[in-house]
Amino acid sequence: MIVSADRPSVTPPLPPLTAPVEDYLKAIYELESRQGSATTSDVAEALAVAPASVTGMVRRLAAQGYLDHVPYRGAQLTDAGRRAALRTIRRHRILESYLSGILGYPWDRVHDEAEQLEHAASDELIERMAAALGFPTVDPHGAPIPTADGTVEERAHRSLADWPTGEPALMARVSDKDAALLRYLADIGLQPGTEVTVLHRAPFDGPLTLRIGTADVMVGPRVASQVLVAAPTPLRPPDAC
Amino acid sequence: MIVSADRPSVTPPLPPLTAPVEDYLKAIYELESRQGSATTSDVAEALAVAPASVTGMVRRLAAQGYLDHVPYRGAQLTDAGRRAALRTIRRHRILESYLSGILGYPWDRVHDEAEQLEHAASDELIERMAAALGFPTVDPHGAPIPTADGTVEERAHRSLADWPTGEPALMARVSDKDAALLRYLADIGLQPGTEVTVLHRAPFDGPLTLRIGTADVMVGPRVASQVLVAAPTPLRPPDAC
DNA sequence: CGGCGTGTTTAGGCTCGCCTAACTTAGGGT
DNA sequence: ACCCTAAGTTAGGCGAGCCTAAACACGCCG
Repeated sequence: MIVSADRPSVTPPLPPLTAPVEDYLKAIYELESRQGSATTSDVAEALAVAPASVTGMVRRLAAQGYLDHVPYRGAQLTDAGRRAALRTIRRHRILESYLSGILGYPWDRVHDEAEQLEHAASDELIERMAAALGFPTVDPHGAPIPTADGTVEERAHRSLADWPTGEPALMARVSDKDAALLRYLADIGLQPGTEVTVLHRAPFDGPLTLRIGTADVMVGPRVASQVLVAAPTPLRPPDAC
Repeated sequence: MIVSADRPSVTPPLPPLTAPVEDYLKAIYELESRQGSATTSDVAEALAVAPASVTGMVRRLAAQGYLDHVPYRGAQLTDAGRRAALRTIRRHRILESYLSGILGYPWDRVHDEAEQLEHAASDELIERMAAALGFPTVDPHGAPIPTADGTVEERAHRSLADWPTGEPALMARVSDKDAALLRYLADIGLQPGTEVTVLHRAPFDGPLTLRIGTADVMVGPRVASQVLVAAPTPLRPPDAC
């Protein structure tokens, strides 16, 4: 009798995402926004997984509507995929902010912890943490925190390596993934919000001399290229009020 | 040549426990300490899993030295198993305390959240939370928090259902698993540390009249049997100092 | 002492994520 | 225009955890 009372094509209850799936979507999102597209091997490298595994997962995610996949031609997140990715990124960054701001974690150790917790924490927990922090808009590394409804304001920062000599800048952002670099930056007193000036640039891609506060320090070009900066006190454009 | 350079019998690197394994050990520990032993079907029910699955997992855990298993006769935790279980229980109870004490969770919702987080949180996170709480010894439901080196002080409390009429008692503990009961207890103002007196006990297993603070409330015998109490102000025995 | 029911275990199978090895495809170089 | 390589995909397999169905052991009761 009852033949097709409810067929599965109208999005069945939609199971909660597993941790690996969240990781794939997050990685693909980040690769897409960093380099426009995400290749199978990029994703494989980012997740420390064999390329064949990525192919398999991408097929699944495409079947579930999280991305569009043309074999041999790459994949692109759909709206649903992007929303899912941003949700995970929001959780990650709020967790990082909480660990650093409330629990006193050093900023080089928040990433790994958040990576685990982002898959386990409930929405309620995340929102309580956000509230305890006063709803921050950037995480401890300067990365913007997506809103709960899935939007991010990505600012286009310039690398300290390109910033003109002599002009003061505000340290704005650095990747959260390289713990050793973060320890080094903490050591020389460079964190988001710190004012920094390039005093001198040695030729042939040599070290830069920076003024941070009252101290002068020399850093290699690899470090400088990782540090993103902005113009100081970007005074609010006088529009509202 | 190199024949048995390192054989696997001397505890190989010992992989970190998976979430299901932690759940099994915790459940077995709790059943053992509540009723002396844990049967296959008890565990199956506690974990909402088929009995056959328990048999399989128990075999694995026995092979890894976490418990001794005599087929058809039941299983018993080894020292290693007990230590692992207590580690998970410690994490669970610290998480519950933190969620309730610092993040303002109502006590009926901390259990589920802690259940997820206990498998994801690092030791460092747990210890930072414990420190933020001032190293509590009991969780919000009155359950003792095992120490990091794997010992618990289980106090033998009496049920409020058995407590003599007219003698004041201190509410000491209640299970964290029944959210509806917890909401009800919060509602009538009964939480660990609250003073409570049984004013009257209706015959034939009828409701009890309690005095809590200045209010009198009637509770069913099922509720009373779940609430564990202790003698008030158990003044420290005058030994040290 | 034998049968029987409850509870446990075995047998066989499934999904999810991952792997390696073998293949196909796209697209640049000659 | 063709070939060759690098990248991507398919094929086949594995372990962890779970399931159902069928076989089996224990111990109680007649």
